[in-house]
Amino acid sequence: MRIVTWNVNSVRSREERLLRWLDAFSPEVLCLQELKCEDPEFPWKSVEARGYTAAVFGQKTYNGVAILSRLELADVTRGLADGDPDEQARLIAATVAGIRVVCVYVPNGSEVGSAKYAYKRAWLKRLRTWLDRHADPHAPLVLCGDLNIAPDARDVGRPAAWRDTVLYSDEMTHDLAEVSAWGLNDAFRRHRPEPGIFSWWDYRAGGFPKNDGLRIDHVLATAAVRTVDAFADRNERMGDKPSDHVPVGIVLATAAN
DNA sequence: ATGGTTGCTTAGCAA
Repeated sequence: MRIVTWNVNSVRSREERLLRWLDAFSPEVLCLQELKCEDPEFPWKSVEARGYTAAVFGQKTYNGVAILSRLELADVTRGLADGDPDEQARLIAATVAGIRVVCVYVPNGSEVGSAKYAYKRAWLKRLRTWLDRHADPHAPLVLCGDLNIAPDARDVGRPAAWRDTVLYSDEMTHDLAEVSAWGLNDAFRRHRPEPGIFSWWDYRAGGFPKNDGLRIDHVLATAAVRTVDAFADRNERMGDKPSDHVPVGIVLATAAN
């Protein structure tokens, strides 16, 4: 069984590539971020035609997350639901084959010191609180998505150039560690310890041709989740109209279907 | 190189 995360950067402009990717890989679970549309505009029919059920938390213009699965989705919850009036659609959770799957789109943060950066840091704290309140670290849980943080130098093609940005800094590594301390391991790193595996390359300034990439999309899991492999599909960054992110996933010891 | 590109929405914002 495979659980994959992919920031598609608009599910409508990426529909063709999304469907092609589903046809080629057909993972049991695919978590999407940056849908950039409301629920009615989600490509329900074409996804369902490929045997997937979708749980969608859409939003106009920005954000929007979804969980697609070939297996049954149960107990779907949307948002941090912590009483904060903030309504950004950045978290959706569902239970698949006994595993709680949490799909998140962590705020980018814009610039260090900006209001958006403060929002990012606060959102990560709220995520930890959500885990404390709504999930069990001793049960099988996978938290994946665009975390917008590269935890260490192995995750950055040009560490000196990215050091102390909103994506790569001691502060961000610390904030992510505070979330993980709830009971999450970097399931991807367990199988792929080598440096230079990236999940995102900026559209600007030839990021991909220069391989100026970062690993900011992650699959984290509790100890109860048994994994046997992990991958990042770098090929998905090539060709016509790619997202700036590629799919990143884990393979579970649990058999599929 | 404080640039560069893409998407949503239509000139400016977010990434």
